[in-house]
Amino acid sequence: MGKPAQKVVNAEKALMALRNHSEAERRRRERINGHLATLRSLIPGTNKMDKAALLAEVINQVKELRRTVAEATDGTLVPTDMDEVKVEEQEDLNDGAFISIRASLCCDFKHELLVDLREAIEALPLKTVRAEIATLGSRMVNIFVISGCNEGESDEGEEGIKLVKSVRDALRSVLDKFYASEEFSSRNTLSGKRRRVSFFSPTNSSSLGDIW
Amino acid sequence: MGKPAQKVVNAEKALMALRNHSEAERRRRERINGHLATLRSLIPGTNKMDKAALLAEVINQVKELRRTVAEATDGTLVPTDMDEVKVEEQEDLNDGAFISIRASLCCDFKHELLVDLREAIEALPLKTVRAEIATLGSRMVNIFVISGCNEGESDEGEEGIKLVKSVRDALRSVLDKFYASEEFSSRNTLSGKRRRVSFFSPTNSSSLGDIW
DNA sequence: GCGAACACGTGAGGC
DNA sequence: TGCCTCACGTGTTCG
Repeated sequence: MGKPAQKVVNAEKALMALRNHSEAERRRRERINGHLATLRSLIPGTNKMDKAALLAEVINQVKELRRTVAEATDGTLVPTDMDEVKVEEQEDLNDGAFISIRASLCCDFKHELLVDLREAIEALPLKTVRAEIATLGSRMVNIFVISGCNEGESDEGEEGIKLVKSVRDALRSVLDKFYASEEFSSRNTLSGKRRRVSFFSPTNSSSLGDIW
Repeated sequence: MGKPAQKVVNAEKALMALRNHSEAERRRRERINGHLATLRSLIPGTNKMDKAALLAEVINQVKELRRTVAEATDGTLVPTDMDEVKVEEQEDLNDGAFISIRASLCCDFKHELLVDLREAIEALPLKTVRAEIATLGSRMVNIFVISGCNEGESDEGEEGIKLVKSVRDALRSVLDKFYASEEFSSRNTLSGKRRRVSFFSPTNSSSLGDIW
């Protein structure tokens, strides 16, 4: 151990550290309580509730709002709580020469994911005929209708099946990359209830141009 | 002060009190953290956020859901954030003999308030022709169409005006009673933004029978 | 070793 | 008085 003077310096440092600590903790509390205050102001009737009751009310609000949205948007394009990749070949009106594929991806709404998704779609040797995106809370669902000319390498739907598969793989790899970066936080195992949803109906969701 | 033995007893009591205290505090923490956990499970993508970030996300969710609801329910009956009593005489198709009144009450959704409201309406010397209630979050809006025969005591719309006034007073007293019991928690002074709402349009809101 | 985030126990104040 | 909620400072752990 050092000289007495050194001891004093050490003691001062220790005190400073303690001060920093308690101040940081104070700031942390302020952040949290600030958010709680915001929630209070956001939800009427919670003015004189304690923290626990407030949070309970918040939970109710979120659930209730989701129910309301689910009812109100019934019959429109709405993302569900479950991740999903769906790719299927479209019934094609004019036979043979072109194939058309409808692909949908439902997942968390993240900007990076959107970027990756666009890249993946553009990398495909196909033309995007229609693209639609709808978000709800932190979730999103993307629908693509993409088509390409059937180059007749093989008869029947052989070519179509291969394309469907490649599109599906592309979407899945986008999703997988995202979850790899997110450490895959056990979404699919829990998340009990699913919402009824009708995918293929006229929508009032935002156009792609607004977001991309 | 008492004998030494008494001192020991007091010390034991104090220790017990302290124990109780810390245990109660522990339970309180558990309640709060439990609610935070359910919020985490409710909102995807918040798994590895700290408390403050989680709450921030919750706030966003609530705002976002409300926006969504506001868009989706456009043109339907939706309660606003502002308390309101509106009573007006209806244009009456068949002249004279009957008067028809449309009354609406927008306020917090409370069961007791609903009971009082029904009593108030039933106490009126009028017949309820139509009643409709819509809730959103913790808010509700009630619409009544009530009518009575014009007993011809005075000419012109004199009678109608008196009836409108009595209905308005009835609704207001219901609201006042409620806020008196709630200590009037400064709702009307703040609550900045109002939502656009169209009151008089076809609705898909729940029928009265479901709640009354 | 620091900064950040958390749980903990304790003192203060409100019915 | 006893019970409850809250804010505070502290000990601890993790990156």
